[in-house]
Amino acid sequence: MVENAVATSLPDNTVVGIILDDMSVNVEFLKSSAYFSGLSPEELDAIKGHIFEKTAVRGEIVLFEGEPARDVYFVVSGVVKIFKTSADGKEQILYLVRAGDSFNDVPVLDGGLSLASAEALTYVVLYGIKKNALEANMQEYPALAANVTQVLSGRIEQVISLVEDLSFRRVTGRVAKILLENVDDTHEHKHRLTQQEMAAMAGTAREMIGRSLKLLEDEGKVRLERNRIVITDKEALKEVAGVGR
Amino acid sequence: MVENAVATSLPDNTVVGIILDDMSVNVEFLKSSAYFSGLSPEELDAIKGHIFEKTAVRGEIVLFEGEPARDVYFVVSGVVKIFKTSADGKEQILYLVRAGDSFNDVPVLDGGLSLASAEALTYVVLYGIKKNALEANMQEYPALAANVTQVLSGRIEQVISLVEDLSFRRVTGRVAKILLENVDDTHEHKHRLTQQEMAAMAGTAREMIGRSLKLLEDEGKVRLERNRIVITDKEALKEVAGVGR
DNA sequence: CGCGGTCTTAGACTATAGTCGTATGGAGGA
DNA sequence: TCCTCCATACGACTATAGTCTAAGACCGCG
Repeated sequence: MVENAVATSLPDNTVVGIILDDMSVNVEFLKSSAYFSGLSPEELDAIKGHIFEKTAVRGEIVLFEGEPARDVYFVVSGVVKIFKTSADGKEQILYLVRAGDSFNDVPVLDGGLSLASAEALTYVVLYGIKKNALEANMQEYPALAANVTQVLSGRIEQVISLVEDLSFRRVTGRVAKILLENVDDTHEHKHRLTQQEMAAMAGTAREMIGRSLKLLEDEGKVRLERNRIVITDKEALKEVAGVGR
Repeated sequence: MVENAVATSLPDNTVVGIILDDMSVNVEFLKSSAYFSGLSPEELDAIKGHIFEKTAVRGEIVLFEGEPARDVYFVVSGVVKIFKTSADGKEQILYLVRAGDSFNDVPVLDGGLSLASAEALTYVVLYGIKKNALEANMQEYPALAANVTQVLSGRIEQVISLVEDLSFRRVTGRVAKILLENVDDTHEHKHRLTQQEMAAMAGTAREMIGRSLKLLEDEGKVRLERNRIVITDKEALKEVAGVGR
């Protein structure tokens, strides 16, 4: 997929990635994403010409909070964390973005600065589309505009859910919820989170995560193995996540 | 404005309000709202036919969390609080909605249940538009769809800001921020908030608000009068709100 | 004018979360 | 292989927030 890509610089002279040959953009991926699902082949064709690819390794910052927002990104593979940083250095993860999801769309759409930073938690492959191209396509294709409305609505629900967590649940409850959402039934993490990362998701200190995990283990709800966490009593964990203790 | 209104029941046989004569819908109000600004007279004319009016007195619940979302509302005058309630009865206000703002749009647009409840904090006049009518208009008028995108983006920023408050700021900082946003320079509240309401906004207990206000008063940043709060040192208050203590 | 409800103030106590210091183990680079 | 760096673990202490109790002020209503 990368072999027939052509490196190039974009109109504004910033090299942000690689403009792909039409053939190398994965149209199946586009169709499966919330932004482009339900679009006609012609529409997809037009859009695909504006997509560029970008990759990042673990730890690489893809976007800085406060920068002008230039492109919307779609995660093709890997995991990206979207987070805010406080004046005194505390980090709050707003959401983890996985294959099919987009980020940086809000500030691009309303013409402002990026609201949060984005960092790759794994090696990631991204598709990007520039602000102008997206806006033009949205005007051209009402179906795209309708999809965007859906995506934004979903995002609001997601953030409101975070507000609920922070306001209603205690740390142990938040940790339980994080485990339920990030540890696979196959006893595999979707992506192994460090306690540091979980702390940033739960809006608490790293030590609290350790204590909460210990507590959940003592209560027989999870088992802490060398390098992963196994959920042993999902129902009990759900209860902890539900109420908040 | 009300004299020439006609009481009627809507297609689904639920009386949700009053369908207004064309003449009685305040077009100037529509033009000034984020949803309908920049629309052509013809577009406004078409939309205006779908607007109905509804009023509520202080304390009246306009929407219940969990109900199917049927209409989007616009506040013409007064203040509405949008809030979530936890299992154990704690209340978290997501935002206060004032003249020109809308609410319940997210669940209407994505076809789900209302995410939060809405209660009138004062006597309020609302304009409403039914889900079907809004959707039809959005398909018909791209300018409306574009406006909706803007509104949703703004809402996300608002909720993210709440997440920041909950995660980064301590109660006193949140209280300072609430005061800055809700006490007018003319030394008048936009709407006098009770400590209970402030507590629900800050995600804390009522007593904490009292203590925080006392602390701010002792530090000479505000003055607590019989029935209102006066900001005496705005800069100092901003500092408290900014950092978080 | 008196009554009941709501809002407010205050103090003491408890629970929860955050911070600090230190120690251990593992993974990856020199 | 050795040596860091990073993640984890754990205990002690502090800070912050939440809870409970009681009582006084204010408001609207009858």
